[in-house]
Parts: sequence; structure tokens; C-alpha cells
Amino acid sequence: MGITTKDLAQICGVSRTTVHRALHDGAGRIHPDTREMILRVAKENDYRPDLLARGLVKGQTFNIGVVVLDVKSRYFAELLSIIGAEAGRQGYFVNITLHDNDKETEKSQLTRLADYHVDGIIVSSVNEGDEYKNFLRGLDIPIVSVDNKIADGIPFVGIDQRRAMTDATAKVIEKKYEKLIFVCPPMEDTGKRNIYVHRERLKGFKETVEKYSGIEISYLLDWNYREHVESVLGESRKTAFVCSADEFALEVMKRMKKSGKRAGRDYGIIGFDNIDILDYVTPRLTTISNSVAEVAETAVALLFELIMRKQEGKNWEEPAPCKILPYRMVEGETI
Amino acid sequence: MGITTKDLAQICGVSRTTVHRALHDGAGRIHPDTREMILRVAKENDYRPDLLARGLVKGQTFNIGVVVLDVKSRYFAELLSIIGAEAGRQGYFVNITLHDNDKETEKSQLTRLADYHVDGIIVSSVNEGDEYKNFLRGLDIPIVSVDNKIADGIPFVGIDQRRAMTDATAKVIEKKYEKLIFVCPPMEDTGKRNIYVHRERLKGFKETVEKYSGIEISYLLDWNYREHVESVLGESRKTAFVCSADEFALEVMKRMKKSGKRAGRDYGIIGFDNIDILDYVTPRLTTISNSVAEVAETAVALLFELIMRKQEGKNWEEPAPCKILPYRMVEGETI
DNA sequence: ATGAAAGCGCTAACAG
DNA sequence: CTGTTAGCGCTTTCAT
Repeated sequence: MGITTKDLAQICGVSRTTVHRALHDGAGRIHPDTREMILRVAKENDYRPDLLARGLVKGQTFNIGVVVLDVKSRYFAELLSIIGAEAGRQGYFVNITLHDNDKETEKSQLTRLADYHVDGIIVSSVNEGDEYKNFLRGLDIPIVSVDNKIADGIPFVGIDQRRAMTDATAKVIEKKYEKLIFVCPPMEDTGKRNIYVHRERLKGFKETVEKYSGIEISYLLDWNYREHVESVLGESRKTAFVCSADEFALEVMKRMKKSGKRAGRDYGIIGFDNIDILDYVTPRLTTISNSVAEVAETAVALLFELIMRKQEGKNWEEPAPCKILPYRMVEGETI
Repeated sequence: MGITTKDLAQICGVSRTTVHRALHDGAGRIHPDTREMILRVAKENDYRPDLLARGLVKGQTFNIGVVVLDVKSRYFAELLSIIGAEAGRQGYFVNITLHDNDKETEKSQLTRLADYHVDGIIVSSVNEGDEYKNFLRGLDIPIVSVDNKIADGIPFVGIDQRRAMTDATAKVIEKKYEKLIFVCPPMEDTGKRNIYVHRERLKGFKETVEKYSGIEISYLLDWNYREHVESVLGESRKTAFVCSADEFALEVMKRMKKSGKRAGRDYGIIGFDNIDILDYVTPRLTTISNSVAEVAETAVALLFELIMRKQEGKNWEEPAPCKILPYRMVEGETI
């Protein structure tokens, strides 16, 4: 492959240690002339350190791993972009891997990253529960989960999903909607994938509607919701869809449009996530924004803190920090 | 950190070589009982091989790197997802890194991946030209570029951008549009970023319009196109925008909407790329789809071929393979 | 069937 | 200021 410090040492007629000193500022005294000469030769021969070897001996790679479900949602896109920028600022590189919604894939991605000695990992997990927590602990590496909470004891950064949905629902009710239809994935998916956020949002919704009376409630909790949209819509009462994700809301709107119904006029609808394609959709969907940028920045900061702690030999696993960030209501034209 | 083969050897009272034999099938004769015993102990202690060490000694990591601009477009999202699946099938893992449109970032990502001994790289580059080609060659690692062609001599997988635009333009003209406005980034950007695809598309456009007479042509080649949209639109003749990217088309439509003009009725417009958000925009934009899935699969297959060649000590840099794949016209309502 | 020893390329501790 | 030596954890000859 490329040239090594050994080669450089030979060419320059010095020892490998001297080469090392020339290459690294803090690594001991060296005569400026030798230094310069070595650096020149190194540059001439396009010397590049073998990062595997370095990582092996230092036990540190200045890499952080990120494992996300997929990359199709804008939320992840932005998250990744910010994590990359933030980590880069600290001299770290980011290794992204995908698990495409598969639990085993996620595990092997995490294991592999750990075995490659990444210094820390940020994960948006499909897995959840205590067993998984033990698996993560076993990796013996700082891990921060974002978006989906995994279990108590695993550092987590996200927004208060339940309270956000509480607010959203209250807002809808204030606008005099009399029939509310909650749209989210089936709760049976628990165990199959991490639907933590949707469970929380559902809780928030239920909590709120119970406080009011005279409101008709209905649920679309399965993947056939697209077909059921129209049938569930009562003509008589002022109806709104409360969706646990913008994607669902967009699907509903698409469907309704075919029947000539317009959001904000013929029915109300509110989403969640504030994905960026909403900018191109009319009417503007009212939704909730979970502050991606803040989540990303906080997660990175937290991860670095854990990494530092571990390096200093401190206890870094307990207590597991948990940062709940604010969300923001995005006013649109659909409620 | 974790337990090592040395530890296992000690626990089992055998040599490290024997442990190694137990762990790897093809690594020499070993007594079934010893083997089983070692494997049991290994499992009990959750032994996991240090991948840095292995990579260092084998010079091979079973990792491939992917460097892309970002993951905000559906195109990349899908590309990554398919690359991941395809590579996984071959026992490889994928390392994604982003360059966020920055040339230097891209270079350092590539360098880093190479220095971590990934076995090969797939890149959608912002850089282009012969100098960059030399840089890539210097990495001494199989690289396949997708989407944006970098230079002759660097393996490339993508569609024939020029011919696609030729077809698109012809289609517009057939529909009796008399004035065509081409919208794309300024060509001066060559050197600043990789606008290979846009250059090619522009060529295709020019080629085609020259074949017809009586057609009025005009260009929006700068970043202020948003403001110029209306002024450039002649009232008298049937006018269409030919855009070198869907994003531009969406901007134009947004602008026109404000003046009450509707695409497909008051003017024609065609995009390029078939980005996913088009599904949510009305009227449906007519556009061209480059076959992501095929690009991804072909790129991975090609990369593996190069990797194999290199491992077998064959010449893998010349000749650089180049696969041009078919594109597809997506019929919308705007032409 | 098992073991000893060398080496991948780098860093670190200890001499001189 | 420079060199020697040892070691990270794994794989790979070459002996026994």
C-alpha cells in the first residue's frame, strides 16, 4: 500500500520514533532541521498514517458512529447533516450506517461499530426494552439514543412527545372541531419496531380528549388508513384528523383531495414532525416541529461528554442523562 | 476493553494459535473437543474480535465507503438503502459519509475512508476534472463514481443526461410550445462544484432546439432566476420552462402561482430527477427519472468487480469501466 | 493436533 | 535531541 513511518525512517536515516516526533507536535523534542526534512520527505512521498494501526494502539479513533432507521425522512437527513457538522467541528468524523427497520441489522451495525472502536454512537433505534439495554451496555461504549427512547438507563435526547400531542390536540379542540380522528401506526407493532414516539403521542391525545366532553373520537390505527379516510369522515360534524406523523397527514390530504375536499375548509388536519417538504404543499399543514437542530446538537454534545468521562476513567454509565427539548407549534392553514 | 484471544488462550490453557483455529474454520486442524471448549468459553465471555487489528493484518476490512452530498434527496436515500442491502448480501458493511457540497470535505472523507482501509468507495462527487482524478488514483483504492461523472478514467455509473434532455426537449416542442426557457445553474460554477449533469443537460437542450426553427429560446442561468421568471415569460407565445432539476421547476411554479398562472394551462414546464416530493405537488410535474435502483446495483456490482481484480493482483485501474443506464420519462400534467 | 515466533503500522516508556 | 524496545490484537508461516 502506501508508505509507512518505517520507510520514512529508512529514507531519512533516522529512527521511527524520530519520524513520529516530526509528525506529531507534542511527541517530544526534535531538531527543527530534522523535523523539516522528515516532513518534506513525508510530503514528497504522500505519507498518510494508517488509521487502523493508530486506532489499534490508541484505543481511540476519533470516529463516531450514527445508526438510523433509514434516510428517507427529512428528519434524519437534517439530523445527520448537523451531527456531521457538529462532530467535524470537534475533529471527529462520522460514520453513518442504516438498519432499514430491521432489528438484527441494527444490532450488527452497532456491534460492528463498537468492534471498530468508534468512540461513541448516536442511534435512533428500532429496538427497545431492557434486554436491548443490556445489549447496549455490553458494547461498553458511550451511546446516545435520539428520537426513540430505548429504556431507562440509556442516555436519550428528544422532545416530550406526549406533551406536544397534548398541546396539539387541545389546539384542535379549541377551534371547535367536534369529531377527532387520530391517525397513527398500529400499536401492535410494539415489539416489531420502535414505535415509542407514536405510543407517546397517542397517550397525549387520549389524555386530552378525555378532559373534554361531547367530542366524538375515532382512530385509524392500521396501515389501511388510506382507504378508510373517507368512510370515517362524518359529514355532519366539524371533523379533524390528528396525525402522529406528517406523512400520514399528507396521505390523508391526498386522498381527500380526490373527493374534492380541501383541508382547512372542509375538514381540519394537523401533523407532527414538520418535515421540510411541507413547504411545497398547499394548503400549509399545521404541525409540530421537533427541533431537529437542537436534538442533533444536544446529542453530539452529550455524547462527547460521555466520551470524555470514559476517557478520564470516570463512571460514565450512571446516571444516564436524559435531555428533553422544547418543541414548537407550526401554524398552518389546516386547523 | 473486551476479552482477547490471548485471554481466551490463557483461560483455556492453550496457545493463541489454537484459539484462532477454533474461531476460524479454514485455519488448520484442531481437535473437535478443544474447538468446542474454546468456542464455549468464547461465547461465555462474549468474545468479539477486534476489527481494527484484523483489518491491520489482513489489509482488508469488508467495508465499503459511500460519500454523498447529503441525504436530503430521495435519490440519495434510495441509493444508500439499495447499496446497503446489496453490499450486505455480499457480506460487506457500508460506511456512509457526507460532504455537504464542500470539495475539501469530500476529499478528507475519501482520504479518511482510504486510510481506514475500506475495500472500495462509491462516491457522488462535487469535484471533477483531471486533477481530482489524480487525487483519486493516489488513494490506490477501487472507486466508482455515480451520478456526477468526475473524469475519463474514473469508473462511472449513471444515465445519459444529454440524451435524456434531448428527449425531454423534443417532447416539449412536439406539444407545440413556441418559446422555450431553459433553467439551470450558471455554467461558471464549473470548478466551484460538479455541475456535470447540468452541463450535459444543457448540451442536450441546445442540440435539440437547433434542429427546429421558429422557436424562441431563452435562458435562466443564474441564481436570481426566481425573480426573472415572470419577466421572461412572453404573453403572446405558448411558453414552456425546461428545467435541469425538479427543484428549479418547483421554484418557478411557486413563483408563477403568485401571479395566478397555472402550470399546464398558462405555461408548460418540465423538470428532471423525479424527486419524491413531486407526489405531493399539484399539478403533477412532468419530469425525467433516473433509475436509482439500477444505478445503485450496478455501482455495487462494478465496485466488487474492481475489488476482486485488485485482490487478485490484476490491473484494475485500466480500462475504467463506464456504465450508462436507461432513464424514464414521467408523464405529468405540466406539458 | 498444537505451539512458537514474527509481523501488520503505529505509539509510548525508558534510556542515553 | 535521538534511539531502543515493547506492545496494541490479530493472522500467518514454520516447527514440533
